[in-house]
Amino acid sequence: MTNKAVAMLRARALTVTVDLAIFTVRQHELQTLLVRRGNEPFRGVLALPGGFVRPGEGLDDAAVRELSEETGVNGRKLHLEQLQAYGAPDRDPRGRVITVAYLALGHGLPAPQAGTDAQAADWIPVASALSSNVRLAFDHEAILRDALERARSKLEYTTVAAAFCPEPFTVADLRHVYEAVWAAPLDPSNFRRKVTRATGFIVPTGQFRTPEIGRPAPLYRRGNSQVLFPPLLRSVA
Amino acid sequence: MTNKAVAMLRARALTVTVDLAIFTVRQHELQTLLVRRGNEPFRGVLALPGGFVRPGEGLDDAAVRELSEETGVNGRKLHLEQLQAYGAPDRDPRGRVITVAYLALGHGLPAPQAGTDAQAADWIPVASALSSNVRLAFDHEAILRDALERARSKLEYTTVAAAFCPEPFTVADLRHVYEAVWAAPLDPSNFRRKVTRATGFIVPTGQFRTPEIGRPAPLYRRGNSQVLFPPLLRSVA
DNA sequence: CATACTAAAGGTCGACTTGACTCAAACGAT
DNA sequence: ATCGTTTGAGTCAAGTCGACCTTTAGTATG
Repeated sequence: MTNKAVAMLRARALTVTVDLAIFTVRQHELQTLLVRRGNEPFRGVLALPGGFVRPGEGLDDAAVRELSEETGVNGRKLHLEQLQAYGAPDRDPRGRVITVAYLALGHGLPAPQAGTDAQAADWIPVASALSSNVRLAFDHEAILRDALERARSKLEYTTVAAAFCPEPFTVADLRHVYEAVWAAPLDPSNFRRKVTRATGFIVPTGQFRTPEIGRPAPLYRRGNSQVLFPPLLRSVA
Repeated sequence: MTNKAVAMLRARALTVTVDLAIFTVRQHELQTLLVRRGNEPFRGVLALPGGFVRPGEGLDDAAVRELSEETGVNGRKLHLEQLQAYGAPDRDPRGRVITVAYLALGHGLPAPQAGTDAQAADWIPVASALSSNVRLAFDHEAILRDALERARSKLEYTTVAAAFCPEPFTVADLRHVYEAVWAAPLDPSNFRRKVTRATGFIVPTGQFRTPEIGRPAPLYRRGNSQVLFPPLLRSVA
């Protein structure tokens, strides 16, 4: 398949790939999965996981497949949405390659397995990946920036943040997600007031979780609402 | 170019097109530009304007070019943004065609010119185009729905609505845009309060426009702000 | 057993925003 | 001068916001 794809590239035909910005929250920090490329171009450089769209394969299907191949996670069990297409003519030195970028949000994602095209893959803090001393292959830095901004704004007016939390979860778990993605602390009391007021965001299970220290926290499950009203706006600071 | 593209299609190679959902406000109504297809497939059926991405041509460049070809409007003078890619394997009966959809917002767009691939093109109310008794080619109805929803939500938290208004414009002009896109009436007084309070949305020119009847209205220009804070949320009704 | 510590949950407060509404101001037409 | 129409300013109650404080419920420690 790789040989055939490269042959198509060499023939100057137009090819389409999918690339994934996979986000998860670990240790109160937003992390993304990056692979170190094993082949030219950009051999040894960090890149978003991805690959060629196969003939007869839908874009979403290709994203699910790549997600499964790179992380071993069933892509239909976490939030996956298309970001947009990137198609600058010179974005890939091999020829004309248009990529469709996807945004994936998950929780407890396992340590990744090295794929066929990747020497190694690992979780890396998003702040590090976007810092000036890390270079990403192709236009993946721009894609990652767009994905981060999309994720941040999605948290404002949708309930996707719950996709980061393994069920059942506490209000504090949910708040840690917002704090990690927005990279800003939130007032625990005000946060709970807004989250519990919004209908269909979280529903109580009746169960409690007793932490090592502190008062036990009620456990919640995801509600059936996709949109969040009123929205949880980021502070203007 | 069309011959070459069709040849590529016949060879079962993967091709990429751009399709445009172009919105404008005419007679207090949101309208979109649709073409009646002159070629198979879907000959005689309404479709979004669009065409093949040329070799070495960027996606945005292709969208600008198609916009210019179909409407005669310089695409760089109005708001144009990518919606997303659509790539279901069976979305085009000719073979594997992935399309990148764009959303264009403009004002005073001229009567369109029939392109090479289109018998005729005309402005059609969006409500009619999405009604059950109008069928669109390919998956263009889904694309149009997504574009409408994108436009509606963009009005909430960005200042793109001003892109619909020829400069200079009045607050009422701007309000008519919101009313047309959201298909809901707005309170004139409350609308002006929010619009003038948001910094960088509109700036007064000092000029006035005297209508046929009623009090003269101050004229405004677009401000330099892209985001709208606080956002102008749609009512939950 | 009492106390300290921690986190959850709930309440208070002023400042601000919202939608619904009223009323004055500024024009043309009659 | 009066009317109709549109703009624009203001009012008011209800709600939301961030900031802050207090109470509650658990563990750990003396």
